[in-house]
Amino acid sequence: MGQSEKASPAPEKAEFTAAKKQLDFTVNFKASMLDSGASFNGNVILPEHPQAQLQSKLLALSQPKKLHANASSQSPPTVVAQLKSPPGTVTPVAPRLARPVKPMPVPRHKPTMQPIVKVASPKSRERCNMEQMEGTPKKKKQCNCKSSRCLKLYCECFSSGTYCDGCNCLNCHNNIEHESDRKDVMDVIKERNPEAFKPKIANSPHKARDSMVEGGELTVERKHNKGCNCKKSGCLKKYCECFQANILCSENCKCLDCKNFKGSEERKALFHGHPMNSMTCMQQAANAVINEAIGLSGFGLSQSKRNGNQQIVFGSTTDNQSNSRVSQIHPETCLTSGASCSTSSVHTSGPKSTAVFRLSKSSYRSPLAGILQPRHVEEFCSLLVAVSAEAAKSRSEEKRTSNTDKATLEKAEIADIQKQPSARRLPGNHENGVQTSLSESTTGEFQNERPVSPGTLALMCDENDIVFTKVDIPSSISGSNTRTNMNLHGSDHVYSEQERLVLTRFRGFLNKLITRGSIKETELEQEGKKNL
DNA sequence: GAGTTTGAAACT
DNA sequence: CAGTTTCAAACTC
Repeated sequence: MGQSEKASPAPEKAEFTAAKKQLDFTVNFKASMLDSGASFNGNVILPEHPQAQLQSKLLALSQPKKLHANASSQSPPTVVAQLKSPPGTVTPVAPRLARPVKPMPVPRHKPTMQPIVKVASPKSRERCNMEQMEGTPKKKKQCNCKSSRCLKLYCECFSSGTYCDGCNCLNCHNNIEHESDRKDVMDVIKERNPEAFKPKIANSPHKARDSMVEGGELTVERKHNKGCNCKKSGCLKKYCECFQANILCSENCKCLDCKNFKGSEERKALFHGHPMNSMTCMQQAANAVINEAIGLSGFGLSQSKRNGNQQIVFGSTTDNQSNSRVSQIHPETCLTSGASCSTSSVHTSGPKSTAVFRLSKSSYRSPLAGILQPRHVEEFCSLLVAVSAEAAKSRSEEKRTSNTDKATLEKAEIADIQKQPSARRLPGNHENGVQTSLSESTTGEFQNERPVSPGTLALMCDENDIVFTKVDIPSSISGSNTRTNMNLHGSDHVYSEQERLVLTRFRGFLNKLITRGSIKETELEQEGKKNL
């Protein structure tokens, strides 16, 4: 560490004056903004900024000479710090005019990385976290520099040409208060490397992200200007600047054992293995149970070569790059492809590519992929609700017609139950016919299935199966005494009737699902054999 | 949250 | 320019 900067650089001269000017303008600017009714983000100017406060304290400790300024100098910078702007080279707007519209830096921080040392403004942090949760971070990351005073390229803020704003850094000099100091250092660095403050990636990371979303294909044109130099990370960790920027390594890179190239299986596996959102996880779990039920070993399923068929191969048309982008995958996409969110290692980037239809341990694909769609679940739930309501209605009517012969009533009810599948078909289009058929409970089918797993048994509420069996077989219910539920009256009876119908339908649904899965499995196996 | 690993930047 | 050190972020436990 040469630390040319370590000895506090002399020229801090007109710093206070500048800061004061800045303050004046700041106040005016804010006022004018408010007057004009422009929406003024409360995050822009915070009454107190912990960092600025701490910085002031640190400065007071380390540079007592600067404290000659009157007491008011303590608070002005606090406000000024909120309006720090990046240098003109980065932001066309006059640096001191408004809050810097910082170029999107390479995202780095984990949301949880928040040293206790300093607390960023709650507002800004909240905003930042929110944005990160959405997977579309818009605010620049905050650095945590401790020793560099944020005046070295180690500091992300500094290297991106922006002032630190709401960062967690210590003894920060990358602010308007130390502008001259900062400028000197920048000059030195520029002298050494004129490109030092230019974006490392040709296009902005924002654009990069967008390009990721759009079909998941990376725009290979975007390159790291300097290229990475990774040795151990395989360029598949965020240590790698290329990976971090969601771009592929290029000829500019000098990395070893690079796996961040188009067609890299490791890269894809990494991408697909990324934890999904909860809904997808649930879907995967459900599929796992269902697959277990139909006796499939999802692993080892041969993959289809139907490259264009996204229903079959998740991301088949993509060359997904980063796990960090997974959150942007539409849940339905994952759902449609079944459990393949964690999966498909099929590479289909083109005939020239090193396309490999490889099965990895993470290469699991549900045979239900493409069959069970979110809307199916929705529709089925609606159906269950309808069935339940119908049951309740029936029981109410039954009560009213108390004169009716009990046995006759029950027969009618059973008839009604049996009619329901055809009478209340699932709404909407059912291209694959799953919904309609799913609503038809067929016990025979179920009996023909292979043994089910404990998980599936649980899912199917097997302990209630005795009741179902009795209900499902019309002959067994013609006698009113065989159905204990039917002997009940009042709300209990209604509830049990509702439950019975709902569970019956649900069982039918699962049975159909199992059948569909079996069929699909066979299809996939056959296709896989062909491909091999 | 502390400690380790990593790779860029800085330095020699 | 290559090797080493420093640094901050990413990562692991």
